[in-house]
Amino acid sequence: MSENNKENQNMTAPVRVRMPPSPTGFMHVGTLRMALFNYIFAKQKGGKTVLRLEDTDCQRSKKEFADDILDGLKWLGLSWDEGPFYQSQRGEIYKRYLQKLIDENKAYYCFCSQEELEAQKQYQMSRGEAPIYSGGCAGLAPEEACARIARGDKFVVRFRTERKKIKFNDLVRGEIEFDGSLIGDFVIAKDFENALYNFTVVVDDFEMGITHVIRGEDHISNTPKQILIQEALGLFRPEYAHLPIIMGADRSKLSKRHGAVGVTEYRRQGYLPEALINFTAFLGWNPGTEKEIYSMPELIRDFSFAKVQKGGAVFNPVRLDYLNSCYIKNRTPGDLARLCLPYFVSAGYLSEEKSASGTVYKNPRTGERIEDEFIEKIVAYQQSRLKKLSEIAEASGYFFLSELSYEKELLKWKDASFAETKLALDKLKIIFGNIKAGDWKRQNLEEAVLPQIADFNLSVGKPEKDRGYLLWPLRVALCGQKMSIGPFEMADVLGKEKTAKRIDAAIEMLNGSICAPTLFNQ
RNA sequence: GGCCCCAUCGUCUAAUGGUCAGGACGCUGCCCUUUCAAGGCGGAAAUACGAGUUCGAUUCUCGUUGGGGCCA
Repeated sequence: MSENNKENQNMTAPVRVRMPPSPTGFMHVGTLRMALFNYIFAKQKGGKTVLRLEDTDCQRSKKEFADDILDGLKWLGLSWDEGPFYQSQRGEIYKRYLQKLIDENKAYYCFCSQEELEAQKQYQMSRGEAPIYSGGCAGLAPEEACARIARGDKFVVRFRTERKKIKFNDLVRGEIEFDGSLIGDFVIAKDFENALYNFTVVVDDFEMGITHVIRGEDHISNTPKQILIQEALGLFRPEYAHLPIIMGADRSKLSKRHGAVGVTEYRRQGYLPEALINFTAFLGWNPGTEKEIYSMPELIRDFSFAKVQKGGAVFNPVRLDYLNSCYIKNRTPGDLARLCLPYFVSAGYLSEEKSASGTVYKNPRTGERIEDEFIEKIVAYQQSRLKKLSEIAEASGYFFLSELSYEKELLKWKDASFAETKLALDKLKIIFGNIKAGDWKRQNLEEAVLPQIADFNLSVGKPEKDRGYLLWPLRVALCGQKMSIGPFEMADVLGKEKTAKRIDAAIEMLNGSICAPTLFNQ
């Protein structure tokens, strides 16, 4: 069959791509990006995705990792049409193809020891040559090899590499050429039961009808080997697209030592799947326009290999934070509240009680039941401040405390004295007291308080327009800290009763300081 | 060591022979403002280097340097 026929066959075949993670660790962003680009391309072409767990390394592969990867893909919405297939269960298939190569003398048994091989490699490298196998087993008669195997000698299977130029087209980089004579006869199986990576990939890609191999740049040097095996087996050559790798801040391939790279870890910290997808898609791809916020359907619509970057991209977590905050702002408060609940629970601000009618949330400090609307309000007011969901609990803890603890000094705005601060709180107490519980809404509170500021300020001899003399003590009285959402927002969340209680507590604190201010204050 | 890939602000990138080299994150100034955010308006910040091709190179070619990947 000619090259042209092979090409044509692939052109007309419906697109089928593979997602081939190795379950040798928890799902990381590299796996995410690989799966994402495959998914996007398949969806754009109306094709299918096949999930294949490459777990032939039984030492390092664990079910725990495989489950983590499956969970991660589902959470991200990167669904697959077929699989998951496990390479560890496909030994018989590999064996069949392996036998074929041996029968046709395209692969052979090698009995060289590790020491011999190592010595050979050192020698070649010292002479500036490519470290390739040049041992004697290539010429071993099949009968002799079989006899040695029968005798129990340890062996590997080597592929008989043709000494020719191997060219292939890459959808991202164009034509790439390798010299087969520099590759040497590489190992394709450790024994009959354990076929190696380059071999299993070729067999599986063919068996699964893969038309497009979309993977990381780190596989470019594997490609000629795989093509050679394909040719020896008489299989079709898929299209190749090698994506730039994702790097850490030190510009080396992103890995565990660069810190948090696990998808589950990001999920736990409160990153949204759409943020992670948007961010990862733009690591090595962009639409060529100034649009940077991209949903999955838009990615599927606009993706093209022509716009894929060739150089590797540094994973910049600060930018991920930014995108995440954008997507947090995009969600409805109800949606966000649901996602935030676990963070309140794990911070100890909420307790969860499952019952037949659903989950009930309570404040473990007071025992009172917490309604959805309460959380929703908090979340709505915090929405513009969150970079990730995990920040919600720490930023809102004061709503769940029955008593606040803070220095009374904090209640004072600028040059205000304790006495003036107390006057401010007294004033607020009166204003709030006149608002009916039914009218206790942020806007009403604001409308009741703001017009009074000028009068109050003038009465204590402060600049008319400085809202802080009245509002700062309110803020601190309600949350006990410097940074928070707006005081009217807090009052809204807390409700009339608790707001009054907190103001009273602040006034109480101040009372102690006002009796003899000049004597004891510095 | 051999082979392969790559190279625009700190980072992600746009500009495929003619642009004041554009955008975003981050940084920063101002505005808004009761704090912190958010938001609005500005600013600093890049074509690795050297040859060539060309009237003209970020863009094409070659070399150098640098980075990365694969091979055990």
